[in-house]
Amino acid sequence: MAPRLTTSSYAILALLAIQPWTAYELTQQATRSLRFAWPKSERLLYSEPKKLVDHGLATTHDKPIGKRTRAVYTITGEGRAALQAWMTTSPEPPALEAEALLRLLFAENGSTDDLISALDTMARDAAEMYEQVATINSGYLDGRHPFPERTHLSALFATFQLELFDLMMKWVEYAKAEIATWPDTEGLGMTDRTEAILNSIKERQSVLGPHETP
Amino acid sequence: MAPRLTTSSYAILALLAIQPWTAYELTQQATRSLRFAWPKSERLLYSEPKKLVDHGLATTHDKPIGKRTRAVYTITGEGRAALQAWMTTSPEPPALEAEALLRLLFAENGSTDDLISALDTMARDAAEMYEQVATINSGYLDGRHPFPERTHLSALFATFQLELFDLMMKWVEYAKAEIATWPDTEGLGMTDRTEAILNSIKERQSVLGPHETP
DNA sequence: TGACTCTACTGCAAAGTGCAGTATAAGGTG
DNA sequence: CACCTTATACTGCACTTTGCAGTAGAGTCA
Repeated sequence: MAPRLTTSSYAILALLAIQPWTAYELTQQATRSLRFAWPKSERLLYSEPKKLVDHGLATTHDKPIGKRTRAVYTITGEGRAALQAWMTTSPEPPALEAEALLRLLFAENGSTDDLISALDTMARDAAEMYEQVATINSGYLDGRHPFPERTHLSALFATFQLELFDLMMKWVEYAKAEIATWPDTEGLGMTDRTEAILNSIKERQSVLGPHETP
Repeated sequence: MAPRLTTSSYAILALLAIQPWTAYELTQQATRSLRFAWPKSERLLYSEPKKLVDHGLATTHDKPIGKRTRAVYTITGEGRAALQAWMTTSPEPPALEAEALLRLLFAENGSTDDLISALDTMARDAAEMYEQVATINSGYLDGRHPFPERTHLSALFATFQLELFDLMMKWVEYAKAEIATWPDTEGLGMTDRTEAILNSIKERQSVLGPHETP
């Protein structure tokens, strides 16, 4: 029996709905475009198209490249139907995995310098991801989108990614300013500032304050 | 040979650094406090403390509860040393998994209603998580923190969580307003609004505009 | 033309998840 | 107070996913 279809299977199926690809092209495309919405290992991405074939949602034909032959995957009618059906189902809640935040929660076991460098790493990662997304999307203005008819989707998605990375960078700045007032990482408990933070939470006010739009 | 220590192992080890717990208490505590920084299955959380014992980072002693006996895990000196060493290492980049964003990227395979309801689900999930975090943290003002000396860490972490959930809700509103101008999900490409979005990305301006702080 | 390096994968062990199953404990009912 | 139900506290197992090492052809250059 073929392994069951997962969300990752539908992600690959949706790529096949755009055009036929080889397994390698699929992994490249998935890594580039899905990295920030559905991050999966290259290894998995290679296996998924085979599973789609087992389920009859895609077919392969061999295309000769040089001396060897490469499998090109094409979506079937059944595949398109399965994809449309999936689009009507309800998505799982978003989940964030952030090791730097773990370091904050357990900061008492290290120095303030350890904590600050963990947060700096997170901010640098966010800045790098911001640059990548901003650069690629700016290119779309010069017609560099591989599928121009899909630009409206990519651009709207990009707004989320950039707001998220921006939030991470701004929050790290805020957190570092707060931590700078700590004599140490442990045993502070309810400081005046902590009380102020908790009050702003109770009043549902943003601690980062208003965005400036430059 | 004992399986190697993962980031999840250190997360559990850090909980043991607070106080000794039974495996069940550890899973409860980890699910509650780590859910939004390091989301892991209950099943894994049950296995980790055993691994810590295999590595000599924790010990167990049996505590009789009713007619049965329950293992209480305690961190060792080696465990504290390992934890401190881990605190100095560099955290992995943050990763967000959001199925609703997948639906946006591949929205062409469904109706605008499908897309909007996927985004609504995401906003509802974010609102729910916001409520949970806000409620728990407001309680800390009335001395409801189980480890009062750790309040400064929980509160700072909470600011990130709330800003994140707030961003998700605000962005969904923005995205829905944009999608409302689409006649359909597919083939729109570079609309005037898409061009405006891409220009604001190029200029590095927030599309959500300034936060209001109520 | 052999020696590298890059592209394009596959196999495998180990990490992590989901779910069904189980045994004790606790709480209510006639 | 025996009986039934529900909640607590797990474990086993099959399956999913990851990381990494290995490999075979393709391009590149002295």
